[in-house]
Amino acid sequence: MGRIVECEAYQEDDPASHSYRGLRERTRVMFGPPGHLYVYLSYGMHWCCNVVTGGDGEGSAVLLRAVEPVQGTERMRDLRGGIASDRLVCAGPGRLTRAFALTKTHNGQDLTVGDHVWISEGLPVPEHRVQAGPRTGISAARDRPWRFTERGSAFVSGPRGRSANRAPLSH
DNA sequence: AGAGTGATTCTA
DNA sequence: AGAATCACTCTG
Repeated sequence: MGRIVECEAYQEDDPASHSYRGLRERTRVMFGPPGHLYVYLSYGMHWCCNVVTGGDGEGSAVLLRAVEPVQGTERMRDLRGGIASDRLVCAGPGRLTRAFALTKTHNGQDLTVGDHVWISEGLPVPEHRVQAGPRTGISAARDRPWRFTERGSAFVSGPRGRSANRAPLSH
């Protein structure tokens, strides 16, 4: 179990989105009802998972990019090849799927029924703790600031928790 | 900085 | 068909 500390938004009218070119076999789940997991293979090696957000027929989703481990950290470290650092266990979309043992078999999973994998409501995150910025690893639509991180979190992706994420102390 | 890896999509 | 493109990670 962990807290989601980094994510990115993708929608249909978005050149960077898998849904941009319409419904395909791969993006079938993304165009389905919200609250389901859309899992795809990245660079032939890494699984990445998204939460489908738009209504049925709408191709939008949120890519889960980093999680702060809360429970089962030991098990996650094992799944990550015995990595020592807690900070890096789930700091990246490919890393977090590996730590949670998520693969293509979880594609289409309903996250709202609490079966095997789910997302529950956490403590509220005040607006000033949410940092918006450009999305990572895309070439199109770089101007859309749709990457969201918890400001100051050490568990987000990027070198050393990403320098741009260091916390300002007030407002 | 480069390699690794394979599905998807583009180009002809 | 062949080529290019990737919502990435690890190593050196």
